[in-house]
Amino acid sequence: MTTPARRGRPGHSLDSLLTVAVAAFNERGYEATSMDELAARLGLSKSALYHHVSGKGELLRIALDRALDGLFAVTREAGATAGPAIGRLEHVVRGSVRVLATELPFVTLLLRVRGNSDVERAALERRREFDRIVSDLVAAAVREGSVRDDVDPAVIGRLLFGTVNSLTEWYRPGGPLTGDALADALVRAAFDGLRTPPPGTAG
Amino acid sequence: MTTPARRGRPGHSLDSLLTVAVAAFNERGYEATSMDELAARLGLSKSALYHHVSGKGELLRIALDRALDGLFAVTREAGATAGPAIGRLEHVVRGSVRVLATELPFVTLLLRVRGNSDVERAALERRREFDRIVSDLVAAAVREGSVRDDVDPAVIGRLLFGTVNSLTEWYRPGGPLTGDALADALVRAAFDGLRTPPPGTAG
DNA sequence: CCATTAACCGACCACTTGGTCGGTAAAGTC
DNA sequence: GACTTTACCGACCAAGTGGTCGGTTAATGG
Repeated sequence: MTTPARRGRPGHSLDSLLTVAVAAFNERGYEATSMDELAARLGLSKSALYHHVSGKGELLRIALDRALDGLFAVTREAGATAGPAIGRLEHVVRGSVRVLATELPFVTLLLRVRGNSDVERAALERRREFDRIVSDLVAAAVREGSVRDDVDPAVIGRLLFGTVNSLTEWYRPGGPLTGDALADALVRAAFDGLRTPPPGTAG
Repeated sequence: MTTPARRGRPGHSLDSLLTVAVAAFNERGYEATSMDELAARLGLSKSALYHHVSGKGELLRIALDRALDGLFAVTREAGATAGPAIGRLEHVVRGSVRVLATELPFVTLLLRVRGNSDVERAALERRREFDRIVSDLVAAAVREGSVRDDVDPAVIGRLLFGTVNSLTEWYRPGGPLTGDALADALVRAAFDGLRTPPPGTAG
């Protein structure tokens, strides 16, 4: 599984470009990050950067697709398509936290997109599709009687994934909190509430 | 209570400038919004804009302070300083939702700040101070036994206010959901969980 | 050694950016 | 009607923007 001996002069891979670019986008904001600065961070000239990539927009597009592909993959896993709706919902929540923790910079970037360009609007459209899947899952869980019906299901879905998405604001892998522990804490707090559970309640 | 007859030629008030500027910042992003575009939206020349305001940064500073002042005011209200910690926490959550609904554009802008300038860094510092107050409140509620102790209090606080802050992503006043109803739904979901409550549980 | 492939660079370009400056237009005060 | 105060404008500027172009350098394959 060593590098398969590419032709030509060796240099940066698309992946190493992406890592640096997405980090810069998240630190300074996409619009506020210039191609000159990206080049400087990579230790190469701006024109060399354009050899790898057609423009700033393409960097953004690839990064956003990476986050979105990860999230949609979760919705196609077995745990998300079979069994009671509440279980499928929990699976999607845990899976989303896992993707968020694994691909943190990419998901962070995705959640900051505002629709300023075609690339951003396409990403927003895919996000809305994901939200629709979640919303349907919550509605099914309400119908099956496992999720409270005194709050609008659409609102429940938004609060739940608002909580998940807000993790990008503070969670940093490598600290004491692993992705799994984070998912546990979130699922417990969101599904069972942050009040002290009454005695005799199973975990 | 009519306008108190100002001297000189009448024109835009600072408040009308702010409203338009913050709306533009939220739509396109602060960095991506040019002074030329602000001037166009206001029906003014760019140089006239500079008559009212010392620069783009000042517009941002005033807007961010407005959001922060509202949030800190909540933490000084009676309900946030007296009584059991769980009640004070709920008061701060409800108050934050109220401020968020009332000053939505300003709070939205605040939550997107990344620290790219002195103005932004100062706002971030005040936000951290607010987070500290919340974190202390959660810790007190855990000590008093009213909030679950099987999840790190700091994490609880972040999840809780992550949920509150995520409201800026979708809540729009003027729709069917009032600010109070929103606060009710959020408090219920966050404190008691989104699972169907067991029978015989008081609301 | 030589062709091919890929990575890279410096100089350049049209355009936009935040911000300045000297002057004008409209209101209130006396 | 003179004076002051405030609002406003067009023209301008240095610096930075995303992107282009023609050429060079370093690796592999034969």
